[in-house]
Amino acid sequence: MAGSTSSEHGRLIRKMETIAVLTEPEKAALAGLPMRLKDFAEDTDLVREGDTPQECCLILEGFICRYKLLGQGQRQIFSFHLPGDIADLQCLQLSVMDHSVGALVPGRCAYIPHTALRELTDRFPAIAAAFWRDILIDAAIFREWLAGVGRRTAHQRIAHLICEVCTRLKSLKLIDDHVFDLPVTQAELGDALGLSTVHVNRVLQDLRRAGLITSKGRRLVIEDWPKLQEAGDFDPAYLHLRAPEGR
Amino acid sequence: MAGSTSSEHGRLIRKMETIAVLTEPEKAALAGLPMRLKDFAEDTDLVREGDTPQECCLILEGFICRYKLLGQGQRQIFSFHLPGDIADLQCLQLSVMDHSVGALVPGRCAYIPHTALRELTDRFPAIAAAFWRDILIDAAIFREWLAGVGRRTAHQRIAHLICEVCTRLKSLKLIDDHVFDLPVTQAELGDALGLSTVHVNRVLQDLRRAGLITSKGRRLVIEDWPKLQEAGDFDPAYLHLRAPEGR
DNA sequence: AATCGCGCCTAACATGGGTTAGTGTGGCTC
DNA sequence: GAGCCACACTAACCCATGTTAGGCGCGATT
Repeated sequence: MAGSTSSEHGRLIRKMETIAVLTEPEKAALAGLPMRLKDFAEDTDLVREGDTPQECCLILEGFICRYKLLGQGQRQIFSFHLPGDIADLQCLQLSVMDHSVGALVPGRCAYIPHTALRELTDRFPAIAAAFWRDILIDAAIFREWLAGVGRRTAHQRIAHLICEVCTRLKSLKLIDDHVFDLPVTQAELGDALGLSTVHVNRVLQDLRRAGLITSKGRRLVIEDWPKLQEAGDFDPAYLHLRAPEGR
Repeated sequence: MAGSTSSEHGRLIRKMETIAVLTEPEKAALAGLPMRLKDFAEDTDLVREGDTPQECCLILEGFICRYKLLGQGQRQIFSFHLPGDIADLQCLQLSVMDHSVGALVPGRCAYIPHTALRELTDRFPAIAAAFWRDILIDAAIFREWLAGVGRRTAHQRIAHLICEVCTRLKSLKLIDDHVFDLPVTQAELGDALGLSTVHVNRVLQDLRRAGLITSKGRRLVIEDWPKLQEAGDFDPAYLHLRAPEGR
């Protein structure tokens, strides 16, 4: 076991390396984290508002969102998460979840006990700093979405989101071109962007007609990155990636 | 000097106590932080997008906001900050600011060197945890605003914001009833809530007509807290206050 | 191969909130 | 005390987006 790193732990390490430089002992410590693996189906809640979890949930495969249900049965999605993300890192400090974490497609995750994570952050300040950094980037993404929903048009918001997902996938080395799966229904896009399903549909068609994107099923192709970036007023600075992506 | 605590440091300690329990040595350490005081005028930027500050900015007096200017000259305000808040705590981990911090009214702040804060968090893990917690609460507020701008009506958003500010002021013991200053123009409210100035005005009048609030100048009185809370779909859970406020 | 359900798509209509273009007023400056 | 400026407020009009109500196609189930 020692010396080798499972693919599960590799996911986590690769993600951490997008936000911080890790030494070998730090990587080894991450690789030694205990994990309880779990497969999950579509539309499952991994963590629920009001819960006080004792484990954190590392995404290994799938596409995850954080969301909250509002008074009138509406839903707001706050963020999407990709493999390597720990979606509920915050509950290390805030015991009660103020929102839920849900799966949009079937996938796999690993539950890591808080105790193990606390021990890790106590022993390796650099890892604590990286987690802290991760949470701050999380917050930066919320701010960017807030700016979008508050002040950008529907066209800008959708273009922006597509740029963001593509940039993050590239930084995780899960893709290396402008082709990827966006396994999200138009209704879910609407819940993320504060739009109705109907309007999401209208706008997507506009973007296709304008030649900025194409899509077959959930597979999405960005045909004209510069124009899409411009249409979305997208500047990746807020993602605070170590190596500037884009192109 | 030893044994006494300046009112500047007191502000910070009182704020920290709303999010964590502090021991005497921890309080003493906070009270010993070096501070460079500065008065500022209305509409000043305390920190600007793109900056890489070497100090954090503790608010002592005034009303501060964090904001970003978008491509088309529009502005989105992300949060308001009250005395005791460190508005740019995040730059301890993310060196480049991805947004600005601006004063809405004249006030006073204290700049604290990053080095002193790092030393403090190294020596006192509980303080590091409290900072971490503060940042997470910050993010929780962003999420709540995102939910508002994305899915709530203008009336709900405005009522919600008024409830939030009042609740936070109470938790800081800056007020103890439902009367407070909201030193913010209607245009600024609009920038925070994703609304036009005209519409903010319309809605405020509606709330007054409905007997939920009154206001003379910037002084605002919540006349009917339960109804306002309901109108705003306000649940203070997301503020993660140690002692549940509200009423 | 019929049925079901879900997600994409469309059309017609409704409306919340934006835009533009002001008026009114109180506090400040000179 | 005249002038100015910032801000609250108003009115008329407009449009981006929401709502309602479906149709269509495809994969899964039987």
